[in-house]
Amino acid sequence: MKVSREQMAENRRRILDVASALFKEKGFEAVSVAEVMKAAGLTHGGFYGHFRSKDDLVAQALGHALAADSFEDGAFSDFVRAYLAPRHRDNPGGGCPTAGLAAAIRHQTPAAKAAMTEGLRTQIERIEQALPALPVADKRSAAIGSWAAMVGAVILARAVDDPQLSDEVLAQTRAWIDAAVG
Amino acid sequence: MKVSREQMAENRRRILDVASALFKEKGFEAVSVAEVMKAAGLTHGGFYGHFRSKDDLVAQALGHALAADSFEDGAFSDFVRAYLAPRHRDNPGGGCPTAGLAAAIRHQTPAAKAAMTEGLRTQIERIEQALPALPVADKRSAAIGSWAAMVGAVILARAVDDPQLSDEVLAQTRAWIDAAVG
DNA sequence: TGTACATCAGTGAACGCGCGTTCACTGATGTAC
DNA sequence: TGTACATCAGTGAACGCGCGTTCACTGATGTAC
Repeated sequence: MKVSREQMAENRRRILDVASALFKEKGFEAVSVAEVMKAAGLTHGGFYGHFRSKDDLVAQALGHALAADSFEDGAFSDFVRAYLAPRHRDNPGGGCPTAGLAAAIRHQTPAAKAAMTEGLRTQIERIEQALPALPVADKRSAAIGSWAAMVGAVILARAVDDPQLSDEVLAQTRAWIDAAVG
Repeated sequence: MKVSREQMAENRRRILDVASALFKEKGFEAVSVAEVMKAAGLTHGGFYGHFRSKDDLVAQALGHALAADSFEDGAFSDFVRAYLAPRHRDNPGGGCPTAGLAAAIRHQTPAAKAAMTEGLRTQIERIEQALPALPVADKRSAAIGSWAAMVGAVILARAVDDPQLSDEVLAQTRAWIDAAVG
């Protein structure tokens, strides 16, 4: 049955929310359209009233997740601590979309790649601004290098079945970034 | 028809070789058993004479790729240069299995995770040994931190559709590592 | 060394299943009067 | 403001397809004598 315009807009928002979390949690291919719609409290047939295809959902959910992934303006070292924490590693669905999905973007549509590109650009700028006073040239290098290390560390920490090694990857990467950025 | 024992062993090796490259190139889920067997010059029915399941192939191909991924003993800075080169970014199938597959391991079997864990441990040790004289405590941190940055940078560089930004991610991560490791 | 035959690696048709997608239908919405 | 009706968001059965896996069969291998 038809629903109100506001209800429809809210449904769409909820689809994007649950899709983002499910994609981050299980990967793009392991999540079915029916699963997303069920998690949003709807049936699968209505999906195509909101999106042109699953690929369309993937691209929009990625943009949605990257836009929502705000980096609250605090000290850079606090951000690094929270990002490289076991709590973040153990909660991919609620965590950083870059750590959860960047590697899978390679196999997605151009629209998804464009969303990721935009998200990366924004994130690098945010880190540059959050960095303590550094020479301008070093700032860009520090922002990109430390972001690559954070993303890589969380991906590696999640790929490993030994909790001790996993914890060490997070802790040592944090030590390495702290030493470099001061 | 039956083939000789050596032929069978060679077939198995070829399956693992082509599977590793295809998985790194396209991802575990996007490569079918039939595609692997065809690339190895065989038909799909024979697959189950070599492996118990596709998951079994995934785990064994990952171990095969990580074992083959030797880090020829040279200067660490040469390794970083080659790893963070556009040539490596643009050739996932022939490149580092960690950069290509680490993020996907999260969704694989325990056997695959075990192979990745072993591969990561080995790689960290290799880098520790290749690092210029550093205090022992700093060595481990530098090995883990720089490896996380290298893996993260290649993943990000491959996820982005702007060649200029992609090149910059590689170059600035290299500059950042060189500055830290000296 | 030569022969007969059991073994078994590889073949290719067939299976069952889950997926993305379509579509005829339902009934609440929201507009025209 | 109240009523009649066209619109259209959501439903759920059905589709076609590709996949992982199975299996009866083939014919070269390699062993027993």
